[in-house]
Amino acid sequence: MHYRDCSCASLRVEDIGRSVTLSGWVASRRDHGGVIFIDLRDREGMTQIVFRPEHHPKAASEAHSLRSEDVVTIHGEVVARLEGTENDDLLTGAVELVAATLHVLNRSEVPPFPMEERIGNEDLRLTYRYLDLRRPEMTANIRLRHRVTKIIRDVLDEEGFWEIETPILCNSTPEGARDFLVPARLSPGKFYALPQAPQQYKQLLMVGGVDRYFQIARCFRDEDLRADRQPEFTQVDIEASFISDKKIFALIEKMFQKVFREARGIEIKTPFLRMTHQEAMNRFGSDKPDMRFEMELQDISSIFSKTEFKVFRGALDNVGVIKAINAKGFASITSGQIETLTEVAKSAGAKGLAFIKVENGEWKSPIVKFFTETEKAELSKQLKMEEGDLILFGADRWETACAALGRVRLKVAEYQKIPIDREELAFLWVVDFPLLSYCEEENRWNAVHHPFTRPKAQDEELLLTGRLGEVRAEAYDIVLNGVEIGGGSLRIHERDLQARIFAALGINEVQQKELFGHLLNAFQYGAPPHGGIALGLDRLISLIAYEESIRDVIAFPKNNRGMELMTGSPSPVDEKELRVLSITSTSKK
RNA sequence: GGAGUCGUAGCUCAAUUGGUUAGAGCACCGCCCUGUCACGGCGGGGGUUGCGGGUUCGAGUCCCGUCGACUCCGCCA
Repeated sequence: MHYRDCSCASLRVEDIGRSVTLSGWVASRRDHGGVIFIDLRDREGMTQIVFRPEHHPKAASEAHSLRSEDVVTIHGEVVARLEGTENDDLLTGAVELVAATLHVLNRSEVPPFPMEERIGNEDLRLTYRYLDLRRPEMTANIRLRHRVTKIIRDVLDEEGFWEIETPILCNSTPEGARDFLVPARLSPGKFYALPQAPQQYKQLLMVGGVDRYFQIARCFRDEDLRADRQPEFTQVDIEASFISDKKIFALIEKMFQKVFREARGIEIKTPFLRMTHQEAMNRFGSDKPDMRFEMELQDISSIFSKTEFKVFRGALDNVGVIKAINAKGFASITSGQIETLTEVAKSAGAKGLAFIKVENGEWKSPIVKFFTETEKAELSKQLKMEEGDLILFGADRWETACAALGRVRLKVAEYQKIPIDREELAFLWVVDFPLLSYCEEENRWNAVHHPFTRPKAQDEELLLTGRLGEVRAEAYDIVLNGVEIGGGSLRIHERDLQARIFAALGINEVQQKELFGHLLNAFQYGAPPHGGIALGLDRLISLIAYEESIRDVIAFPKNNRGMELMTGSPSPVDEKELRVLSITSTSKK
C-alpha cells in the first residue's frame, strides 16, 4: 500500500497537474449530495479533497459514508481551485485534490470532543489524550517542544558540552523534596530513589574531567502539584568546570537568543538585566519579580519616623519598616477585593493591609486620621499620589513587609488587568541569593539553593562567626515574566568547605560520611572548580507557547492528584508483587 | 493539611423570586442538496441537573454532607 507522497500541508500551485496520494484524518466533510468536500488533516496541515460523482463515481459514493476522524488514503489529481473559491486560511488553499480513489484505513467512533475548538474539560482531554494531541493547538505545542529541545542541544553541542545520562535509580537523601522510592528487589529492605535532579552525579562528572556536561533530564519530586508543577518534569541540566557565573549567564543568554529567534522569530536583547536578591525583594517583594509592570515597593519609614499611629509605630520600634505601593488608578477597588488583598497579605505573614483610596480629591482610609499634615504631604509626594490612586501599606519586619506587598502587587496587577504585550519578554538574573535560611519549625538552617552551593568568598568570614543568615551564595535564578525558569550556582569543590556547610545544616560527621561520603572523597582527588544551572524545560516551553499550564506542553501529563487519566496510573498491584519486593502496604485501600 | 471557583445532553453553555413537560448552538441519526470550507434545508433521538440527605405544596435553583476537576496557600534543597 502506498500511503502518501507528501503531507497534507504540502501542495501548492506548482503541484497542479500532479498525481498525488495523501493520507490523514477526516477533519470535516461538506456533503452537497453531489460534490463532496473533505478537509484532510495530518500534523502538518490540511488539504481540501473534492469528490466528483461525474468523474469518479465509485470514490464519490464511498465518500458519503466518511465521518470525522476516519483515517483515509486518497489518490487523485492536484487541480487549481475554481476561481473565487480559494481559501487564504489554508497553506494549501489555492489547490485541491480531486479524489480518484478512496481507501478507508480505519473508521473512527464519534469523538468525545471536537478537534477544532479549545475545550474546557481537561479531565476528558487527558482521558482521551491521543485525540487531544490531534488538535492543532496541541500539535503545535508538541512540535514547539521538539524544536526548542533541538536548538538547546545544538547550542550546547557547539559550545563543547557533552550529553551524558545519569542514573534514574539512585539514592534517597533527606534534603529537599520528598523522594519517589523504588524497592530494590535484590537488596531486600532497601530502596532506590528517583532523582530530584542529577545534582551530585553532574558534579562528580566534573571531578571525572568531563569539563562540560548537559542532559535533558527527567526529575522527580513527590510534592503537591500546581499548574506549573508535575511530579515528573524535565530540566535542561548543565554543568561546567573552570567557569564563572558570568560565563554561565552568557551561555544561557546566547541559548535563549537562539531559542526565541528560531522558535518564535523574536530578537531578545542581551545581556539580561541583573539584580541582587536583596534588591528584588526590596523593590518588588519577590525573588522572581515580574518586570513587565512597575508598581514598585517604596520605603516610607522615614516619613513616619515620629508617627504615633500604633501599627506603624510598632513596626518601626521592632526594627521593621513601612513600605507602600501605589496601584495607579485603582481607587475603584471593591471592598471584596480589598478583603482578598488583605488575605493575600496575611498569607505572607502580614498582620493586615492598610490602604488609602484617593477619590474625589479626598483620601478615603481608616488610617489617615492618624497622619499629620506633614506626613500626608510627604507621602503624597513620594508616592506621586493622584486622583484615582490606591495606596497599600505594609508595616512589619523588612522581609515580611516586602513579601506581603510583593504578593499584593501581583494580585493588584491581576485585578487591574494591566495590559501586557504578549510579545514582551522580561528576562532577569536574580543573583546573590542568601546561602541559608532559618526554619523556625524544624529549628535549624536549610540550604536556600542546595547544600553544594558555594558561599561568596567575601562572606566566608560570616560563616565562621556564625552569622549564617547573612551569608550570600554564588547562586542565581533566571526569571522570565515573573516565572522562575531556572537556577544554578557555583559549587563547592573543597572538602573542608563542603564539610563545614554540611555541619551548618546540622548534618553530623557520621551522616556526612554515610550520605555524601562519595562527594567528600571525590573532592580530595583534585576536584576542579565548577558550576552550573538547570532550566525548567516545561515552564520555558509553556511560556514560549503562551500556555498557562505546563500540562499543555507535556504529551502525557498527570492531573492535580498525580494521576495519568488515560492509563489510570498509579494503580494497585498484586500482593505477590509486593512480596517479591519485600514490602507490604499499610493502606486501608 | 487549608482556602476558593466550578460541576445541567457527547461538547460549549442557558434556565428570572424556588413554580408548567430543564432549553439553545455544535455534534449525532434520517431525508434532501453538484463549489463548500463552521456548507445549507427539513425532520428526529439524546438528561439520575456529579452523588446522598434536608427544607418546601413544589428544588437545577435554598441548606447540610459527600465526590470530582481546576486555581491558590502550605509544601516544592
